[in-house]
Amino acid sequence: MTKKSHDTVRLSMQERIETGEWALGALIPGEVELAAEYGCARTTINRALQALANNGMLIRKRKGGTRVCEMPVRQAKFAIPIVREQVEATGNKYSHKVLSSILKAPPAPVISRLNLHPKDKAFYLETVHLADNRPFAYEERWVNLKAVPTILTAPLSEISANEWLVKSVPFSSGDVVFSAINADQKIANSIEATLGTAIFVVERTTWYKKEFITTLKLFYKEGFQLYTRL
Amino acid sequence: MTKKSHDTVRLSMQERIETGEWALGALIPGEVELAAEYGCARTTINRALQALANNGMLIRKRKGGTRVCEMPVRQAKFAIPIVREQVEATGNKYSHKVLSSILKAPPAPVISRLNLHPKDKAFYLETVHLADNRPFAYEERWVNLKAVPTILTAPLSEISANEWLVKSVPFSSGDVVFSAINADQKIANSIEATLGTAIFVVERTTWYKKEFITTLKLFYKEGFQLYTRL
DNA sequence: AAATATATTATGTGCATACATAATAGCAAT
DNA sequence: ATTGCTATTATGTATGCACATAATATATTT
Repeated sequence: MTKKSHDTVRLSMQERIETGEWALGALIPGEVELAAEYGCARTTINRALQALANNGMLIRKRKGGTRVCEMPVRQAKFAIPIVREQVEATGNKYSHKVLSSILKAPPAPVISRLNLHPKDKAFYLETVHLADNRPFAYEERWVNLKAVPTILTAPLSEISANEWLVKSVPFSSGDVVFSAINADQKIANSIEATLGTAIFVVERTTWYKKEFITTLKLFYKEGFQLYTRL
Repeated sequence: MTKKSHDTVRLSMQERIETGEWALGALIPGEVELAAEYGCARTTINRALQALANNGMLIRKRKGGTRVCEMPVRQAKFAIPIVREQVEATGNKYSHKVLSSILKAPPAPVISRLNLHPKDKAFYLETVHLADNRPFAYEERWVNLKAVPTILTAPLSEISANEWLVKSVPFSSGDVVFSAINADQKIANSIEATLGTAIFVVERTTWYKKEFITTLKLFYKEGFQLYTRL
């Protein structure tokens, strides 16, 4: 009992929420009261309550007190998919092959997504990711050279553009869109799928401090599943 | 300077990581040293560092000190999709229609997923979610009656099973799988799609304290996209 | 009654202090 | 060299205290 009291308190409170002792939307006792009940300092209670509030289980207001969140929004966290790890997680050997890499003017949607001027060129890469030498995913990527000019000299046949960028611009932010499309001829060829097969698609755009780095589409081989836990 | 110092400190440190002043994998100064540098108490530094560690940017070890995470895993958070909110977010009016609801013995995969005995029956629901009276998603759901017997008396034509369950078993946990399939005849009919169209699928299983509540598959109308931010 | 000022209250934050704990480094004994 | 003890060190946790801040309730004024 002499250890990790804030943890114990937090878990206890979480249970009180989950069991409904503290009902949805209900006002729970104040910090001082809880401190007395649990026999610890208000600081400790505060820490536990803030953690639960971060978690979305509680909503806290000055003076108004703390209440259980009315519309509980469970949020899932998942790691941004790095293809090599996805492959290795299945126990297969990862490799990749660069199909093409050229400098050219991107189409309009990419220009706007990377915030480029209409005449700017960008670096375009087509890559196939392989699991035990069989196609796993096909990637189309645009890189903003103004942000990462050094990628032109990167050894992209050894290290994938994805990983090279992660190491060069480590803590960028971005957005991700998941969707499903029917394979067109190009995709079908790249991952050895039948024309029209349902393909899981991930589009990702990343930037670093308002400067856009890269945007890409990943087309996964049929049967691919993305797993997450809440 | 008299306000939210832990916040300021945290943001400052985050910047030092992002700009590479504290490089990937590098050991950063100890708490006392940082406290001296920032001119605040060690407690405040500790709070900021712990927040960044929670975020996955730092890795902390007793004695070993704190270092920048070598393999930065950006993690996305997203709210577990509640169909009604997805529809309303697009500015459309939500409604739903229950196609069928019966008590019957589930197929083997569902039995194992819901941890049922082979002869147990479960509650099976087919629902279509509508946006402005046009199909938006088709849902197949199994509910474990041992866990939530009262669902049999719930007014499921007014409130969707999803929302009813969220309110009854508010803080359950679960897992989610995303994938893509080609529409079969049943799905195609339900959401007015063409046979073979690529369909975005979400499978979700939720439980509460080791007891399984429900498992469901959601088939979204073609063109659906799930958006997330890192 | 409506508008304004004031007191009250619950949470938010920062600090100094004390002790706990895990992991390492260094030393000693075999 | 290997093993095992011990000291050191950086982080982890808990507490008491003081003051800040936001939101509400109450009293006061017009």
